[in-house]
Amino acid sequence: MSETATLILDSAERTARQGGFNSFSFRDIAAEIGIKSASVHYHFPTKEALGEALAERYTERFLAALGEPEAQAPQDMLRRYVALYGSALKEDGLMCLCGMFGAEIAHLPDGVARKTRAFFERNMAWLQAVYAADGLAEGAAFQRAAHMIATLEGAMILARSMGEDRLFDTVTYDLV
Amino acid sequence: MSETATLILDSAERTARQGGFNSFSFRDIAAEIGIKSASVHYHFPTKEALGEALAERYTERFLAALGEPEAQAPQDMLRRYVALYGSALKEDGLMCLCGMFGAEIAHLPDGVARKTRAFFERNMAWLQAVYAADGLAEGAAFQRAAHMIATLEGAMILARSMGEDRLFDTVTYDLV
DNA sequence: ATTTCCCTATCTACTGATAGGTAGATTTAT
DNA sequence: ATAAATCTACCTATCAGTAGATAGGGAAAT
Repeated sequence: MSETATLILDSAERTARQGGFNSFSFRDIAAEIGIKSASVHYHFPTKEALGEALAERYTERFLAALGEPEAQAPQDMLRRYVALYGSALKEDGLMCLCGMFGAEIAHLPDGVARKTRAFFERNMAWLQAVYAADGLAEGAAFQRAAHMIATLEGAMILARSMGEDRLFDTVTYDLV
Repeated sequence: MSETATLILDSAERTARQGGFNSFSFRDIAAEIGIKSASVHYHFPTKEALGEALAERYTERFLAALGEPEAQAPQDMLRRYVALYGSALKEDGLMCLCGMFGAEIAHLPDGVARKTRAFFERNMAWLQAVYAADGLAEGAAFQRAAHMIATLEGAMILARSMGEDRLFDTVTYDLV
C-alpha cells in the first residue's frame, strides 16, 4: 500500500470515528493531505471501497494488537481486551470505528456492512476462545463474549456522550 | 404541536435511528409525508432545531414509559428498563436514537449534543434512584447505572451488526 | 544510446444529484 | 381580515464520481 493510500485511510478513519460513515468526504480528505479529490478516487474508486478498506485495516490492527487468545492467562487476556478499547477512547479520543459503523449499519453500503459484521464475528471468536480456555462451556463463553463486547462499545458511547472519559473506567472496573 | 410537525418528527426519527444525524434530510422527510421541503423548514427552521426536537421528544417518551423509579420493586423497574430497550430494537427494528447520536456526538451541532447528553444524564439519575431504592450506596449505584446503560446501548449495536436480534437477549439475560 | 511505450500518480475541469436554507406569493382555516 | 401553513422558485455549497490531460519513471525495443 502506497504512502498516500495510508494517509487517506488515516484521515478518513479519524473523521469516521468521530462522526460516522457520512462524516468524511473525498474533498475533505484530499484537502487535509494536500492532494485533489480525484486523486483520492484513484486509490479508492468509490466510497464503499474506502469504507471497506477502513473497516478491514481497523479489524486487522485490532486483532493483531490482541494477539493469540491463549498467549497468556485468560484473565490477563481479558484485561488486555478491555485496555485496548480504553486506549482507543482515552489516548485517541475516538470511538471504535466498527462500533460507529455498527450503529449505522442499516444505512451502510453492503461491502462496508459486511466488513463491519466481520469485525464483530472475529472479536466474538477471539473472546470465546479466551473464555473457553478459562473453562467455560460453549454457551456460557458465547454469552460472556457478547456481554463483554456490548459493554465496551456502550461504555465508549456513554463516556463520550457525557463528556467524561473516566466513565469508561467506571463501567469496566469490575468487568474482568 | 401540529400534526404535520409530528409526522416530520416521526419520519426523521425512524431514519435517524437507522443511519444517524446525517442520514435524514429535509427533502426526504418532505417527500415521505407529501409536502415540500420548505414547509418542513417552517416547522423546524434548521436541522439543529429538528435534531433537538427529535432528541427531546425521544427522551420525554422514554422517561414517561419508564414511570417513577420507585413505582414498583427495584428488580421490576430494572426489568422494565431492559425491556424498553429490547422493544425498541425488536419491535421497531431500530437503534436507540440517543445511542446513535451519542456515538457521533463529536460531529453534532451544539444543541443536539446537549439534548443527547441530557438523555443520558436523566437515564443515569433514574437508574441511580432505582439502585438507591434497592439499598446500594451512592458510588455503587452510580457504577451499576453506568454499566446498565452501556451494556444496553452496546447490545443494540452488537445485535444489529451481527444481524441477530436474539443477541440482545443473550447479552441482557442475567443483567437484572 | 536513443526512442518508444506503458504505468503510476497526479492534475484540471466537469457532471448530476443532493444538502440545508431563504424570499415571497398563495392557500387555508378561524 | 387575519394568521397559520404551505407553496413555487430559487440560492449556494457540497456530495460522489468521471473524463481526459500531464508529468515522470522505468522497461523494452531499435
